Amino acid sequence: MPHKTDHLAKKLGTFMQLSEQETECLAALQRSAISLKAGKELVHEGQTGHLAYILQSGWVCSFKLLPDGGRQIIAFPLPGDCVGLRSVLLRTSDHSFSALTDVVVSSVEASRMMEVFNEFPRLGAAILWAASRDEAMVVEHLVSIGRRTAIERTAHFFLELSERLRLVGLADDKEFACPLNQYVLADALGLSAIHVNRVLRQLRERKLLTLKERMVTVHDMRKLKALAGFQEQ
Amino acid sequence: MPHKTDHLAKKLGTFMQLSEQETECLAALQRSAISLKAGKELVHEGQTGHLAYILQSGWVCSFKLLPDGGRQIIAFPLPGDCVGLRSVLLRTSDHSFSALTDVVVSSVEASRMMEVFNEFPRLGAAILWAASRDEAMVVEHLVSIGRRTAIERTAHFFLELSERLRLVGLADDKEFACPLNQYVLADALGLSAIHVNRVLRQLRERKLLTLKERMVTVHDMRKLKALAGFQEQ
DNA sequence: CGACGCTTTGACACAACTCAACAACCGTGG
DNA sequence: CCACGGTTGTTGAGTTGTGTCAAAGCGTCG
Repeated sequence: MPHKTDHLAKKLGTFMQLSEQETECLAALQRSAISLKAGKELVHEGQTGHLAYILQSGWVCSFKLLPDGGRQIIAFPLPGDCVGLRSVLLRTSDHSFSALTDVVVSSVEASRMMEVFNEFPRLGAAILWAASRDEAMVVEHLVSIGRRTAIERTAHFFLELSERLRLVGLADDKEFACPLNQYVLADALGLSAIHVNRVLRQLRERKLLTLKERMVTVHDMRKLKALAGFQEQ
Repeated sequence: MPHKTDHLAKKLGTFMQLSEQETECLAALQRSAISLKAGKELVHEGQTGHLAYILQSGWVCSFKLLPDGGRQIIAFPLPGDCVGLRSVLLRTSDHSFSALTDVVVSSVEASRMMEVFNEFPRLGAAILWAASRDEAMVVEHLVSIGRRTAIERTAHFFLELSERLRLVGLADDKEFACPLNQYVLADALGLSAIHVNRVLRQLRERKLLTLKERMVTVHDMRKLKALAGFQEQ
């Protein structure tokens, strides 16, 4: 699909110059296009994972369920991100994925992925780099939940989301579309949905940030970053 | 060092059969042996990371500091685990490491690591697998802090630690040595040190687990797993 | 129109934090 | 030898942040 942006190639390209063969290999990996309706699940926890997915468009979240029915959202992959890559390597999936909007993904078989590692070692390193980058985000998330208050954590979350979206051209300086409702935010931030509501009200009343009609608007970036203890990298 | 266990080779060996050359390559990576005193730091956050380390013996923790002085411990790497591998790939270190006891590590240069990926693509995949396994632990940690109560979280932490230590032969069914004090536990579990003390008291009074004189003793594994919602993999 | 998904608000309960003090243990140096 | 400070663990009292329960408002869509 030469007429479409290859988000994955763009991302890996920031790590190293890609050769023509490598670019073609990535394109080939993403030939398939599977559409999923909002609410559909991609992988079930515990299920053996033969497939990884590359997100092309839409919003998904990865999460784990607890025995008591609680849910913790781990991450919100964006277009160009790999989903379920770890399942392929560990040979057993350890979390589930849920489509939050209608999405398009490409699926990649585990065996094909291993072939790529053998055939294009540099691509393997680049994919490892991307995986490391994702893990760094999970770590930041862990720090947020472990050591930041609800409002700091929420502010930090939106700041990080804003930066990631800007990198793929889905956000401008002041605002971006964000289809996450308060229940989803709660499961991501380790809070109750009701408390998320209270925190959002505080952010609104302090004139820092507003979430309204699936749209996030940042009113005062400087103060918001100060509140969140947000570090640019 | 043929007279010493190669923890790293043992670990990667559970992922795939290693050839003689691959085993030798791993051994060569670990020829250097650097001793560090308890309390020393391995990598500073923000510092450019040219070196990764492979832990040979002792206890370390990886952590991030917050602007307000708070600390969140991310993980406790055990012998055979790589430390700072992500710094090498991201080319900028994103957390720090601290030696909790006297430790021995081997250092590996970033460039050497990349050579290995090119020369032994299968080793690259195995290292990616190990990194994925570590990330799965971080994810489990995230779930704990986000969605488990203090006592569930603490119980879960010790159960996971126990399993990991048993894999490398450093724990038996009932007990294991654990040099972590209550301040360190607090920073790992996202609690205050004082609350850790209260939680440990509860675990003791319920006759589930005791931490005394740097030794963890499990009194009732079944009940402890039930409390923690602990899933074997 | 009613049903449903999502948001908002209030009252109350409880988990976890903070502050303050003390106890036990260690190695060190007078 | 004992006094000493430093580190770690223990406990109580009071505060605060966040969760729970209950109810109502508001769009949208069938």
